[in-house]
Amino acid sequence: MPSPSPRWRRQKETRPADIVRAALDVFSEKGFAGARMEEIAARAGVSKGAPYLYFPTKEDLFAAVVRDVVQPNIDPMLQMAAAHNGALEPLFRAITEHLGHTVETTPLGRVVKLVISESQTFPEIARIWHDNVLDKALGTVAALIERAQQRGEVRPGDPRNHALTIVSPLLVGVIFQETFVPVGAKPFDLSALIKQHLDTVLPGLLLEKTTQ
Amino acid sequence: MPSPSPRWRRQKETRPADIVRAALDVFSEKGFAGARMEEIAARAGVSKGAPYLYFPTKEDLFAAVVRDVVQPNIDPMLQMAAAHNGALEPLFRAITEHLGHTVETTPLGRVVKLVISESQTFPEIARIWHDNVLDKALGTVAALIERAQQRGEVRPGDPRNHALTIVSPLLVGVIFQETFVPVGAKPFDLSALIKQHLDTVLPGLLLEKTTQ
Amino acid sequence: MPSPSPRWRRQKETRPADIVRAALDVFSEKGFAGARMEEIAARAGVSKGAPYLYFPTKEDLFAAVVRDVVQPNIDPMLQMAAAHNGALEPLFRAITEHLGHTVETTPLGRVVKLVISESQTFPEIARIWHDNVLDKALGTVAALIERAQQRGEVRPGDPRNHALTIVSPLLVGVIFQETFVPVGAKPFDLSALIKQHLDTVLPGLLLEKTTQ
Amino acid sequence: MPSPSPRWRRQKETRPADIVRAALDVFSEKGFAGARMEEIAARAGVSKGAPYLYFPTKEDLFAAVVRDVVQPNIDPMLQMAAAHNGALEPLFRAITEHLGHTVETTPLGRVVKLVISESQTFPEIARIWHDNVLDKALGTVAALIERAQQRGEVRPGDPRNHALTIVSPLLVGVIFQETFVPVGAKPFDLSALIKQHLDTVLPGLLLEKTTQ
DNA sequence: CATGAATGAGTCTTCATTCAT
DNA sequence: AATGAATGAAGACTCATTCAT
Repeated sequence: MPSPSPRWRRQKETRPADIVRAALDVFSEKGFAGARMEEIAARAGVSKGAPYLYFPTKEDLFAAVVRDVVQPNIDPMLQMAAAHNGALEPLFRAITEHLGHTVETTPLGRVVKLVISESQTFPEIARIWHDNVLDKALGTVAALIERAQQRGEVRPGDPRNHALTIVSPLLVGVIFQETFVPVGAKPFDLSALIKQHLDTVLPGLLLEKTTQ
Repeated sequence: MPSPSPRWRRQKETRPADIVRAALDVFSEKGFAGARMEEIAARAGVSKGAPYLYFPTKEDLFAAVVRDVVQPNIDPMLQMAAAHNGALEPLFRAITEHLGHTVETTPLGRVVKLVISESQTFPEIARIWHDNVLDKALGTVAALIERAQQRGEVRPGDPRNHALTIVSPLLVGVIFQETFVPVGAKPFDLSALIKQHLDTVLPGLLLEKTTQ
Repeated sequence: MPSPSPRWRRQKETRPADIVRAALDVFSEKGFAGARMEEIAARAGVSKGAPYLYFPTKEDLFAAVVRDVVQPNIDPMLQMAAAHNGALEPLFRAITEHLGHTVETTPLGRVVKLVISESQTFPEIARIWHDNVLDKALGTVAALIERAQQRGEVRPGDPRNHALTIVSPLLVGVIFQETFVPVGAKPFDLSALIKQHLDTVLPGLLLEKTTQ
Repeated sequence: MPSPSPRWRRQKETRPADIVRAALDVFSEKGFAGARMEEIAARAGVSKGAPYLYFPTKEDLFAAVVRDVVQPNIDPMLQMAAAHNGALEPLFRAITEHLGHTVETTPLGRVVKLVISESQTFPEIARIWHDNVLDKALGTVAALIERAQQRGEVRPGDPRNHALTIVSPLLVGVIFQETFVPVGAKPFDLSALIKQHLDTVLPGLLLEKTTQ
């Protein structure tokens, strides 16, 4: 018999990722408790035991699903924002538009929904998301705002609250999308929502000459 | 096979409410799948079988939990809003403040979280919430905005998007509260958040003499 | 308040019988395990607890159902047969026809079916039926046959076997009726079956001049 | 939550048969409702969950028990009978003797009893038995008799009734065996019963030179 | 006496996880 | 390494029976 073909080797190497992808699908559709490991395995095209070669427990697999979506999608944005120095308006527009785009083209939205849904069952995951995503994001934006306030470019007021003022409609849109659109709700056009929201809100948030 | 030591008082009147209350607690803490009927019964101070005297299945009990919080908390607000005719600003402030207060003094927030969390598992409940709560609420606010737009009192733009601009921070605050505060997040002061948000946003949303 | 009306007193006095009747119906339809005490009570038009005023347990009620049909239907027949002295043929015809008639006009057939069905679960009832009904009946007929054999009126052979030769089609007809007719089987005409069977069998069983 | 001490050998081939065998035993002893899946599993030497690998529900397992005994035991006999062309007497003797032997050496008798016992609970099984076993068997024998009647070899009369005349004692014997012998009844010698019965009955049933 | 709310033991069934092959 | 048969803990739900009213 010949040695394993490259094709087969390739499959072997992508297995964990295949499993994570399948797991995201099933977790999204059924929730953590409703997802059956056997179905995840089947959707990934592997045997029932295979997931356990890479993930000790169902919880670990869930954690991997949640973790794997953060690094590539969230971290770059945070770094971009943290490094920002110029005017706020274009940054806010860039960030929210990028976020909206990411939500529409990656599983980020489904994972956000998953994290919210299963936070009771997995406080650890809620904590990780809070520490690595939300708190960081809120903190970054709040810090930007605070600096701008000191420069007199942003309205006074709690910077964290201001941060929510900016990003909340996007978050609500995402949650609405994932929660109610599947049962027949009329979807929001996220891009249009973001644009209209910022057009409405930024004039009241940014003071005078701030609008570059 | 009979039981050896039953001891109970007849309480047909209050039992169902007791059970629903206990169920809300346990569902909130553990999620639907993680909640054990026996624990719900125990917390309600009744026997394992008692909940089944009033609710045929765990799902029905869950539905009752979700339903029981809507009628008294949501419907009055919607009616108030629908009947409104005068200036928008005081109405928006009244509604959001009332909502914020309701969230802080009733289980509404936990139920919202529950509905979002379990929407995959119970599309029926998601649908009911959408039809009876969200769509109605969004529709009511959007209708108010539309009328005001025709009177030239509100900025042009999609009324549903404007509605999200107004209420999103409150929703996000609630979800944040229920999802991340239990794992250590710094809570938002909902009242302050709402006030600051409206102070920031309303000037850009409302035209003419309404502004400020 | 007046004293209980006669009508109400009458009801009270027939209650146990009402309950037994309802129990027979439900046991017949659902089997012992499938019969719910609450349904029996409901069909008898009494409260859920009422049957327990007359029958300590479900088993006791079942025993009462089975017992109550024997006395009036079986015993007289056995006594008649035991007291018989004349020619066998008319007796056999009389007994089987009477049995057939009883099966068609009383719950006897359903009880027979019930006893057979639940004999595993209630060996005690199987024993009672065996001792008080079957063994007595078989013994009585076998004794008649044996005496007739000694007079040279009946073919040689084991009298118990001869007894089965005579009554089996009736029993099989009853069981068939209760078991398979409800699922669509073509019913037997028990009277015709009995007559044809005896016409066929008796000439071979009874010797020469026996045929009165 | 995992199991701490599993210890098993792979036996996919024989497992289902083992389980069906154990199930037949337990169903026979306790009836359908009284049989516990765990006991069936234990008797088959497998874990509590193993039966569900092969049979989705207790009912399906019951159906398998009933089904598995028909094919090998009943169908060959029916085909033999249907193909028959010669004299009736040897065929009837062969069939009944073969049936008697089958009942004594296979679980057929217990299954017949089971089908009768549980027919209320499982009308579907009663129907299957009726359609595939009883109606076929009765039909086959009745058809044989009818043809013989046209040749003047069998007494006039409804052929189905005649069929009962022939096989009833065997059926009653089987039911008696399964129902009352366990509680102390004196068993019948089925072979002797059949022989004596046919010796008594056939002369009256068959005409012409067949008669003794 | 009669009622029916309440009890709780008992059982089917699911599914994450293990490990012989 | 990979497979999938096997395990067994866990939980929803039923219903005979009790007894406060």
